[in-house]
Amino acid sequence: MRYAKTHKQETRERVVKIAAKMLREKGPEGVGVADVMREADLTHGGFYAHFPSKDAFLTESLNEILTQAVEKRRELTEGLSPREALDAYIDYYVSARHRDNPGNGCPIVALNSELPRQSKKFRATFDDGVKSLIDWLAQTMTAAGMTDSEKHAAAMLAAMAGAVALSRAVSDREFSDALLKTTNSGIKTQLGLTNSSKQKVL
Amino acid sequence: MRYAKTHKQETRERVVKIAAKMLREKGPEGVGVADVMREADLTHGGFYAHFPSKDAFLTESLNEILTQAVEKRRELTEGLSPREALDAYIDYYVSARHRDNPGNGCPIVALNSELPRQSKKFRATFDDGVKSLIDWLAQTMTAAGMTDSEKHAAAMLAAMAGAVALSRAVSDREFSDALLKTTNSGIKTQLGLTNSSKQKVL
DNA sequence: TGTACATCAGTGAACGCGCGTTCACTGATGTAC
DNA sequence: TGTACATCAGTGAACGCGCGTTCACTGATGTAC
Repeated sequence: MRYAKTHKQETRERVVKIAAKMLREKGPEGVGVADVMREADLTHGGFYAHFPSKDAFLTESLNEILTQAVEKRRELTEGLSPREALDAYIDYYVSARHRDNPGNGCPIVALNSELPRQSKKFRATFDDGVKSLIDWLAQTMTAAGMTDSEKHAAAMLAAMAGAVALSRAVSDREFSDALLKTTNSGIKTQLGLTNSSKQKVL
Repeated sequence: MRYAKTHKQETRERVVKIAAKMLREKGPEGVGVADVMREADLTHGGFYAHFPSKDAFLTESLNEILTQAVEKRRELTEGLSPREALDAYIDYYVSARHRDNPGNGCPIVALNSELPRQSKKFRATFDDGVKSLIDWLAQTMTAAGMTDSEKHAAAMLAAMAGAVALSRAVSDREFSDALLKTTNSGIKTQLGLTNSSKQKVL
């Protein structure tokens, strides 16, 4: 079976996209080489024709996640004013939907506690993603007329990620819902968004 | 070698204490039966004379962590006024010291993203711990004259845990330090603690 | 008082299993002549 | 135009390893007689 010139590259991208989802659902140790390949209708033997090692593969998958996240952010806030953009992003992030779909969500929430044990390259990629998101938040906050945006953006992101992570961690659904709701409105209050945009919390 | 009547129980407790630390340092999958036993100067074969399975053992270790955490909280805030107690707890929790000592720290921070994949019993125990801590926070906040304490306590804990987790996750030390500092003072400002107690942030 | 036996915490070899990784091979198709 | 060969994405068996778990055994000591 001879393939088109783009075939191998397409397979590679397909496999990486599968892993990008699995990585957030099952964590780095939960992503099995054979699992990923099976999901792509391939056998595990072919894996090493595409990637030098599982670790390099995971790093590439994280990169894919970051690319998707930037794109998502752009879609969400396109054409909105800075205040509206922040409001929309908070609603997207601190929500039951985000909690219930880790495979398509933020890697900070999904990988939080496992990061200290990952490889240097993986962690460096993670750092890039975190900084990129904080930069965007800070710039948007500054554009919305807020002060000390850089500092506050980092703490705000940590608070949002912590809330979604905890909402996933606990089994009590009612508590989980309440936590998201309180955090959503709490963050907006801190940013002074509550009176200027329609409230559609959760 | 015949042992004292308390010997087996002592061994068991020693093993559980070792696991309580290891669980927070390496995560549930990172705790190996052989590792824990070796650390206790025993061979892995004896493990099942004490525990029915690794999973039951992990749950018991988490219980030990929670017991230690309650004790720590008591020590930290003994004899303090509600406002002072909150201030002291925030300083303890959102700190470089907590970040750098996961083995003795809060399990929410250490296990955050891995919890959705744990057993039902393990998660139930985790829930108990989270609720116990939030109850204490809420009660202390109410005693300090704050309103809506229950709701705010949960969001506040999530924000603190999220900040410490993210401070561990990133490789950039400077960023990590700044995040802790901002979160520490941010939380205190939200609680209205900043003007009433000496500031010794980090 | 001395000897045979019961007890039982801990030992260490072995098991089945899943994992990441390797590698000789396959087989459909484009290319050379 | 037809045939032999090169290409190469993907196959599938095999590997070494670490893991949780099992189990027959050890050996020091308390107890029974």
